[in-house]
Amino acid sequence: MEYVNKNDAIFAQGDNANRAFALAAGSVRIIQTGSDGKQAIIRFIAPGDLFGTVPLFTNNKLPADALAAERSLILSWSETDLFELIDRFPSIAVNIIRIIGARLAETQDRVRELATQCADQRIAHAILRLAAQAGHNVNGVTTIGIPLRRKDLAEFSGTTLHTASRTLAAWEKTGLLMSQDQHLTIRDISAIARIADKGGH
Amino acid sequence: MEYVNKNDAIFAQGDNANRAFALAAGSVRIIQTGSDGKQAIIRFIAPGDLFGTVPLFTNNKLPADALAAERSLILSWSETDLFELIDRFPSIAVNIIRIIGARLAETQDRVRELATQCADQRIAHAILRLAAQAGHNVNGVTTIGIPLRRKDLAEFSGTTLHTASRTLAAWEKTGLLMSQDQHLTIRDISAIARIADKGGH
DNA sequence: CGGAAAGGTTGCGCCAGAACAAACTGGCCA
DNA sequence: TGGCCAGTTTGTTCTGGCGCAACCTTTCCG
Repeated sequence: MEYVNKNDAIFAQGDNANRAFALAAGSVRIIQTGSDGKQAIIRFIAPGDLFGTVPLFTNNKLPADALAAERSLILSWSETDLFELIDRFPSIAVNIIRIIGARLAETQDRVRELATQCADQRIAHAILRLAAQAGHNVNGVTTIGIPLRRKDLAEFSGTTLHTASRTLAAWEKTGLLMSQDQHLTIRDISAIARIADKGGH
Repeated sequence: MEYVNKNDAIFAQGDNANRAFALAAGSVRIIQTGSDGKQAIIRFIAPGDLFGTVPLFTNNKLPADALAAERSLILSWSETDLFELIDRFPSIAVNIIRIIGARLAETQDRVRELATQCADQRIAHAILRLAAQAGHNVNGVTTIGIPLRRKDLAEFSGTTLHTASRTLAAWEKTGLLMSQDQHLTIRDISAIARIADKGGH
C-alpha cells in the first residue's frame, strides 16, 4: 500500500519482476519503448486493475514502464506470496488465465484494428475501450475517469499527437464529445461506435 | 486425432469453444475478420502449438477462423477433459498462464510495432517471428516451415499484398532471402534484423 | 490438352496522415 | 508579475504506401 505522485514510475521497462501490482485509486499508463525509442501505450490502468503480473509467470522481465498518470494508490504483493496463494487456492490460477486471456483477446483485436483501419477509426476504438474500462455514466453522458492528454490518445491508438488533436477537435465541434482538463466526456457514444465500425468518411 | 486438408476450416470465428486444439503436423492460419470484413492474421500455428484454448477460459466464443494452410494433423481435447486434468494437476494451470502470458507479451510487441514502425520494418519483424517459431536451420540458412503466400505475410504484418510483394522482391534481389513454392528461405537473418530494428531507409 | 482459377508482379496516381513549424494557453513557481 | 514549461492547436509541406489496373505465372482439373 503506497502512494505515488503524478509522473512517478511504479516500475521501469527491463526491471526484474518480483511483485504483482494492483491499482486502488488514481490511474496509470503502461508504456512500451522500442529499440528505436518510439513509444506506444500498451494499456491504461484504472482502479481495480492488476498490472505487472504476467512476467512473474514468464521471463521475469517487465516489458514496459508503468507511470502514474495522477497521484495514485498502489497495492502490491511479493512473488512468493502470490505463488503460495495459488498453491493454497488453485482456482486463483484459473482466474488469472481468465483475466490474461481476456487481455490477450483484446490485444489481438487491437492488432487487427491497427492493421486494417484508418486513424479516426482507431481513435474511436480507443475511446470506446477507455469508456468501457473507466467510464462513469451520469444521465446518458459518459466521462472517462483517466486523465488523457492528446499525446496519450495518440500513442494508444497508433497515430500522432497532431492527428489526434485534429480529430478530437472535429468531434468536439460536432458535439460528439467534450474534453476539459484532460478528461473526455462522451455525449454521443453510438456515433463514436459508428465511426469505429464503418469508417469516418 | 484427425487429418484436415488444405484450406479446411478447423473452427470458425464466432463458433462456440468447447475443445482445445494442438497441431501435430502441417500448419494453420488463425485469421480474424472485422465487422468491416477486413482480415488480419492473428498468428500462424506450427507443429506443437496449442490453439483455440483461450476462449475455454473466457467467453467461450472463438475470436477467429482457423484454416489449414496445408494438409495437417490436429489433436484435440474436450473442455471437460481439460478442466478435469487441471483439477488433477493444478500446475498445468500455471503452465497455461506461462504460455498465454508469453503470447500476450508478443502480441503487445506487435501492437507497438504496428503503431510506430513503417511497412518494411513490420514485414521484417514478421519474418523474424516466423523464423523463430518455425524456422529450420540448415548450415546457416533458415527455412520457414510454414507455407506463406505474399498475402499471408501482408495480413500478418499489417500491410497490403502489393507492398509485401515489392518488399520481398527487393530483398530477394539483394540476396537477403529467397522464396519458392510459398516457402521462405532466409540467407542473411542479421540483415533482416537490422531492417526490423533501425528502419529500411 | 486447354481453359479457368489462384497467386504474384509491377506501373502509376493519389491521398491520408506524418513531419515540420509556429503560435497560443494555462498553470506553476521563483 | 513575469518567465517557463507542458500541453494543445493549427497551417503547410511532403511522402509512404495504398488503391487500382493490367498482366504474368503456375497449378489445378475436367
